[in-house]
Amino acid sequence: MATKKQSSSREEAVRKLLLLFRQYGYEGATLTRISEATGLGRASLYHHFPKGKEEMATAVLEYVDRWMAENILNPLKADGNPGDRLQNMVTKVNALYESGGRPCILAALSMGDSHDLFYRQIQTALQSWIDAISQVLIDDGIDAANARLRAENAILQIQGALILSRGLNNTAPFQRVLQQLPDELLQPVRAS
Amino acid sequence: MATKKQSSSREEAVRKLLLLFRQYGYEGATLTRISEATGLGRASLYHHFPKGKEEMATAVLEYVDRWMAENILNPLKADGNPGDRLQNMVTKVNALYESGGRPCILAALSMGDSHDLFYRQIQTALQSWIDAISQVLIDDGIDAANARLRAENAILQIQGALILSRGLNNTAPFQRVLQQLPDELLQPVRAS
DNA sequence: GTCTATACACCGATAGAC
DNA sequence: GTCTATCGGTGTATAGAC
Repeated sequence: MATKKQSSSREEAVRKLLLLFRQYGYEGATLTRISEATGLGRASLYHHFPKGKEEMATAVLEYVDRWMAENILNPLKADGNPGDRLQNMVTKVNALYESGGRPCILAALSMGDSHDLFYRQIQTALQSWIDAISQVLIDDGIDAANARLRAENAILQIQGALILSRGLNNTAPFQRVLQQLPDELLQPVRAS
Repeated sequence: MATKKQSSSREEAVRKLLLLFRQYGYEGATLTRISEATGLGRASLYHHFPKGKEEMATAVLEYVDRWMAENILNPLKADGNPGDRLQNMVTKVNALYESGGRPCILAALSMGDSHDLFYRQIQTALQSWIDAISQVLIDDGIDAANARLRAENAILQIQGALILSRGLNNTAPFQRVLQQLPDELLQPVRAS
């Protein structure tokens, strides 16, 4: 094989880095916290991520990208009726955000200075997600323009529900949004 | 009068602090940046805000609280038909977030360690806003339970639209959400 | 691959002159 | 009320032994 198996401690570290970055943001996830959370000393961290914190965050975004593709985007593109595909997405989204109790990494890294560093990856991830949902709606017979608007609404409601649930210290809004999402996305286009 | 007129430089500083905190978050708004943005030296900042950064952020939240009450909450509670009142809110919200180009201070301070510091004020502000919208809908004949759910949806869509617009680097989603908001809030309750 | 030690910049905050 | 100077602490990152 061209690439040998990566040491598992890096994958493991990336998963813990994801938790830190989305909870504390880029600047708030200090090396001290990272070291404590991963159990790796500073030297070990720089061994796995020679370019330092920026490389850690990049690795997290790549990991999330793979996770999203495997668990959300590909299932969304798979066969099956649109309702089931959307319901599957809802289940995965619920797991990703731990029922509304954890922030979104994309939103977290959109803040402050990290916005400039990761803005491209964030934009691409959001766009891919919108496109995937949009295609499901098109498959259900909704015209492309409306499909895209509804897909944007879905992402936007998920993100907003995370903010509101965090602000109110109550995950009910997030749960409710997820529960309503499939029906709302697939409801007949009303005449204007 | 019991209280003399506050020096205007503090008010002025608070307005600039609002911009900094919502752009960079609490930890990202460093004293160096604050000093540059306000034109005040460190000593002057600590003269106006003896308890330092935390007091600066508290002052910002109090300022936002007053601004919200005057520009959004009170008009929402005023006389007039519900549609007009909501339309007025939309206009003010559009100004507050500069057409979708600026983050929400409540969302910004909900991240990282500042969440613990300001969580109460954030929760109260969100709750007041939800209650005010909810009351407008009740005045329009919508039952209390549905009114509250719709009010939460409104806030959540605004917050999510800000996130999405920032992530996509395109304020169209925010504009669209605001434009649709009054009609969506006031539409007849559909039979289940 | 992990350790200890450390370099250097910046953080929030304070002291004292004016 | 603003200035300069500085404190102790912590930030990211690196060097070199093992």
